[in-house]
Amino acid sequence: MRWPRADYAGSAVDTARRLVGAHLVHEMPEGRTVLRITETEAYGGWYEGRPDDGAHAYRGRTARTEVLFGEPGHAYVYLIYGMYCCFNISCDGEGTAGCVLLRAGEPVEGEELIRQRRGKAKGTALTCGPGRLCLAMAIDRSLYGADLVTGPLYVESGTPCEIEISRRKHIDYATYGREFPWRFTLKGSLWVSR
DNA sequence: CCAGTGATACTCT
DNA sequence: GAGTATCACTGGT
Repeated sequence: MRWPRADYAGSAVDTARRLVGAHLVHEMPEGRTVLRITETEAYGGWYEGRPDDGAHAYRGRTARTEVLFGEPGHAYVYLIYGMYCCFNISCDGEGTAGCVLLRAGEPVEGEELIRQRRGKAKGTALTCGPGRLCLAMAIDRSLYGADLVTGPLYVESGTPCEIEISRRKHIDYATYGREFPWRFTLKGSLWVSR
């Protein structure tokens, strides 16, 4: 079942936890691809009285982060290092800039199409890593702001699973945020980023 | 290990 | 408006 708006209305941490084990679906003319989400990170808000200075919205509303301040359940896609995209889902209430970064997944459907999109990629490099996940699922900046409740890109409920908690990756620049235990992975899965 | 790549958000004028 | 440091990454040595 496709997630309704209400499923994105909770905090970033809560939504990030619940997204692990759920399915990410993209329906396109060339075919349907589905990943089981294995790794997420929460961004925005506070942890133990400290603000998340690792979040893009930390310094307030800008053209890029605009979608994060709106209705939950929309795609926040941005270009990183001039070449790759990162895909986030906005959550929490309007005016609160919470989001969840999808970092990895395991192919469930459309693996042939995914392999076609990923060229020479071997093993878990097929879909693990935020940039790779976007390449595998054909997610680019044209999907910025897309509504996951009504559009061709959306989340479906998966099967219940156990979750492991760790620190977020590659945000050493954040004074407070680097410490937050806001990365969630599917317990025992090999389909996670490095 | 490290180069590639360009939008973004700053800082000055 | 112009200049520039930085980046929630990846693929090939």
